[in-house]
Amino acid sequence: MKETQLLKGILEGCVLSIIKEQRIYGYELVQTMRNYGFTTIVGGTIYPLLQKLEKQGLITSSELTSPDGPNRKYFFITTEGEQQLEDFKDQWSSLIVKVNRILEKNGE
Amino acid sequence: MKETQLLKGILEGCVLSIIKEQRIYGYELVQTMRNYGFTTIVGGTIYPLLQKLEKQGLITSSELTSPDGPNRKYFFITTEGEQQLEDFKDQWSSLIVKVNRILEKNGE
DNA sequence: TTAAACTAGTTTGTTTTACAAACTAGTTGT
DNA sequence: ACAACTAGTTTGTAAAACAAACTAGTTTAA
Repeated sequence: MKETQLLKGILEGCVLSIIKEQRIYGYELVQTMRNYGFTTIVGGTIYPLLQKLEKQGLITSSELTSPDGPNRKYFFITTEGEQQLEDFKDQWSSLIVKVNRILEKNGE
Repeated sequence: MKETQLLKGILEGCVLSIIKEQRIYGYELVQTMRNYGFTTIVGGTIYPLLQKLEKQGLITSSELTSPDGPNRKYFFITTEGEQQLEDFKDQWSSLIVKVNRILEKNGE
């Protein structure tokens, strides 16, 4: 991911991190993101993002039946995805430093 | 600014903060952003952003002659712009908390 | 003196993000 | 049978950020 795309693509890193940490399907991921404070996140944002990540080979999926409704598509992170996540974490840390350096001049 | 737009609009907050803290013109702002670590920022990103902010009434401008080249357009933050900057700072803090809460589950 | 390099800002077109909104379809409860 | 919930897809749109090309003034060096 290019450094500048990070400004837009923060959701991507969050999704990769959640998928790495737990076996999860799309609908549940939307609820999880909302619980983490992204209260306005909707399926129309997450599902296309999951499709993009899978196409890029950063995650894989397998469909399993649900006891409560239609089939669930579970996602799993790949080795490439884990590498991408590490890159994201580095760039996220460095973004915080840069932005805070700019903002701190103000708050004093 | 909507919470979700923050994911894209981080540059906007940085630009407002820099303009508040110093009398600056567009070309100089590009250099300043680069010095702060946004090394790939170019005029094609900053100038349209400045035009948008001025149209929204968050900054004003006045053109002054330069000793070194064409006229410079200096920018100044408005009261509305300062309010917007405070909003941005609040949302930026809360974004850091949310994203870090997601990522920290991973790093352990 | 003219051409390169630098300063300063604008404009056009493109890709990508994120979203709203509408949709299909299965299951549960009333 | 109908609403509410679960689960995922698709279409169209607005905005962000950028690349690239452009105009135009000034300075420096060949």
